[in-house]
Amino acid sequence: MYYYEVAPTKVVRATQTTYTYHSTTAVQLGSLVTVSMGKRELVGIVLHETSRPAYTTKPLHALDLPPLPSELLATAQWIAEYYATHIATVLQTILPRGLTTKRRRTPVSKIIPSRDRTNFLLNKDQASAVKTLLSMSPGTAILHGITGSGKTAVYIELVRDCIAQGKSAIVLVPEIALTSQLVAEFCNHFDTVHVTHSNQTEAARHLLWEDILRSTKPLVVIGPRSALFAPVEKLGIVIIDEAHEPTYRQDQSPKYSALRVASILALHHTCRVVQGTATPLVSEYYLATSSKRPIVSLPARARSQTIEPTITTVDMTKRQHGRHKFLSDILQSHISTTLADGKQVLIFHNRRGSASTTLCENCGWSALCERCMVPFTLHADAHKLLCHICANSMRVPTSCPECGHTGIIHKGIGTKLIEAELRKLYPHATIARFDGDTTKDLTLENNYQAIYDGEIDIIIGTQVIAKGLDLPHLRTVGVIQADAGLALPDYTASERTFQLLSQVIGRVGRSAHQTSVVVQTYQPQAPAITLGITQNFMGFYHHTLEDRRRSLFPPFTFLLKLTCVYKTEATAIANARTLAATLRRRYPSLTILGPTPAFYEYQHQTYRWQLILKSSSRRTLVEVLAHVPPTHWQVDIDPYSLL
DNA sequence: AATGGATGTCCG
DNA sequence: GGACATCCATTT
Repeated sequence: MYYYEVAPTKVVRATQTTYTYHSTTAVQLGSLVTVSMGKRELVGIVLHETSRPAYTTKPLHALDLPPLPSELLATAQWIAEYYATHIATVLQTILPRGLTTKRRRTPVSKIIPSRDRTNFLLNKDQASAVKTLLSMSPGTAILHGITGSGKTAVYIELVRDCIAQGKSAIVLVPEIALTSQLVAEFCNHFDTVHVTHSNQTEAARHLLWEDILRSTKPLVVIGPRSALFAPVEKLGIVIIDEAHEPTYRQDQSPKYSALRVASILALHHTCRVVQGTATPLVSEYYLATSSKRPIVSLPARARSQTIEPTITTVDMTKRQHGRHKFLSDILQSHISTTLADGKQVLIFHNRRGSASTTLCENCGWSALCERCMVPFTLHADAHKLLCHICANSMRVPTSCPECGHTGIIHKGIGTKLIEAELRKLYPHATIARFDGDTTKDLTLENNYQAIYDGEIDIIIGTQVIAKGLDLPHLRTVGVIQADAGLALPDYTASERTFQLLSQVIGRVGRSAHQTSVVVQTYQPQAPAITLGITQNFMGFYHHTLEDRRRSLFPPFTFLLKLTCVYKTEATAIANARTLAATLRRRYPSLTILGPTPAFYEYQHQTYRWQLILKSSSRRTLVEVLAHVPPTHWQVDIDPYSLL
């Protein structure tokens, strides 16, 4: 008789992770099994062999699948420990759901949009980047390539080498929907490309996972952060495209950073990780520098005859930008010229952080969502005010509910308002807007071809449009309010602003056409803006590093965010204070900030107060977690954002 | 007596 | 985390 420690995929006891089962035949470690737990049947993973315990055991039943790669299993155990999460929660994210259900195999017809770029030659920079990356020892490297420097070509060469050695490659992308170009190029070069994405059905996901697990050939797996957990047998490289994107951090349990996990997975597989980005994360860059990891740059645009865009900064505070409240004369003239030439305009607005309040000119009453205590956002086309936290809505008041005055003004700008104004100014232009509010058939991916072909004259959008789009007809980029995100009370606000600005500027200057960027801002002197406009990453890096050193934020400290959630504000405060006092007594050397109200102080009918802990020892922060009550508290170690 | 909500216990 | 028992209060 054989005895095994099995980790179920459901949390059975908070304090215990494995249970002993027996089998009459030997089972490989990492095998997926079903076991009976009380009255339930659970899926589990065989972790170790063990000796016969004192109590009687139940039998395990192995599923008809190859065992999980040991490197993946080791990574799962590392996540559980590093992020102080139950292993069952980790297994739930790395395994497909419904493992025991039989799936019907529906034939999928792969339609891949073809781009006329089947053959390319690497330029000097690209070739030397490939050479450096191929000669480096296993571990993580940063590929710092400015937008349009041809990082994809470098990725393809690296993957080609990896496949030639009989190993698989995992390519992480921030959002699969926006990377059809990257997927298409990989499909052109490799015949074993598997793509995972979030709107796959549970069955499709399961089948794909099983195909990968059973495959003995080297594969290319492309997908979002969860693609890291593709059960490939031999892993040769992990490529993380646009590695600065916040989507590489999962904000639900298990909270993890795909960048960290990738380096651990690579450590177990003794392979390389390449983080490709134009704007590396300050913390990652610092880490690479201090641990002497390679940083490879692609300093020039890949296509030879490109013209740099002309960039104009418009100071919106000086009242010299013209009569319109958010479309300056300069931007309007650029739009007119571009439209007259039959070319495209892209208008970017970072809505997050740009306070949009509806208020009374007379008494100062403002429209707040009573459930969430945040200002409503104006949706002028639907004559509604919408709360962006709880989706609560109300009609736009024509007069002030408090004093009856009719002077209701709408401060702050939404993309819908921008769209309405542009339609008024340019009635003959085809305008399309893409943001979080757009419905399924209006998403970027479904309209990509029309945008690419230049059928749309003016594209308006939020963050989504700043990312890797390659638009040949684009001539003018307008940024409505570049400083919009700077007001957020977060240590990464400036970094995000810098990244967005660099990226949106990178949409133009990709060809031999004259292009222009108009950046409107109320803070033309802010470093994130001036350095973003000049795409001066090194300048921004050194500036930010000094800021972080002075104010003690990552990479100079570890952070732990503890959020106390209660139905009433008084209990939330009281409990937050109690824990703060306990921790201050127990850990006098820790920096404990707060309690303070969380950024979203009132959300889902609960009050939130938070504590921020700083320590140079991450282990101390993990130890602290043991003192946090299991209920009413949300924990986030290494939070990327303090919001 | 029946229903339902809250709380406690156990799980290999 | 969830299946189930047990306790206790309220309804009919």
